[in-house]
Amino acid sequence: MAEDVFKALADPTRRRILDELVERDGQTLFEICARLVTKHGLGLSRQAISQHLAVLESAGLVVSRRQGRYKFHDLNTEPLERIATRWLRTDTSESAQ
Amino acid sequence: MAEDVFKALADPTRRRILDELVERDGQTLFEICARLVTKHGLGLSRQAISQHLAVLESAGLVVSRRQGRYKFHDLNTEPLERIATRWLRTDTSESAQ
DNA sequence: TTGATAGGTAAGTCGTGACTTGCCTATGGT
DNA sequence: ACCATAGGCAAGTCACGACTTACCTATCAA
Repeated sequence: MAEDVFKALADPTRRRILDELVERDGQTLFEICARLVTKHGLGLSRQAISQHLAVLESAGLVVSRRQGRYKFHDLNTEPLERIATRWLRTDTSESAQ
Repeated sequence: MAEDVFKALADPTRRRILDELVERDGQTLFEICARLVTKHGLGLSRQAISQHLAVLESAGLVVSRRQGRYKFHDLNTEPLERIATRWLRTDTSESAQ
């Protein structure tokens, strides 16, 4: 659902996760955890990140593929390309005022 | 602050308000209240809308100008033009900002 | 000045979302 | 087989955000 994208983007930790996936696609849960700790100083539990990934996935911003005991997460920017243009009046005027 | 834009967009009522301002700029608080009731069936108190407008304004999505006892609200799409392109890899695709 | 209109301030309720702790399942290496 | 790794499930805590009720301020018209 497109409306879930806004809710998914509302949390700063989830935005960091998207930042991580932009930088390197196909990371596992543990990789994302490690990167958030080392690069952003975020001391979150594995389950917290897992729940964030579930939110991102249900919003369509992340797609996951399972391989053995690994689950790789890939970014899907498709929903993003629609949300911000919702209020941009590209036909009539140039976003002025 | 740019990070507040995401939080401002997280609430569906605030998105409706932005929809209203896209359709007709420069509405007062009471006009927005009336429109949300009649067009969207949203039965919210005036204060609720007022608080939503305050959030939108602090996020830079709405600017207000006072004229006598009226306060007109205008949409400002400038913050929107940046947020969604954050995760769009502009090097591979064009995705104009 | 009085009263109606437009808006602001403040406190309080209530649900939801973020996070944790604890335990369980599954895959792979040795 | 074992055990460590990768991940899932569920309940519980806690804070914040959305909304309400109640009251106060300001502007304009008669």
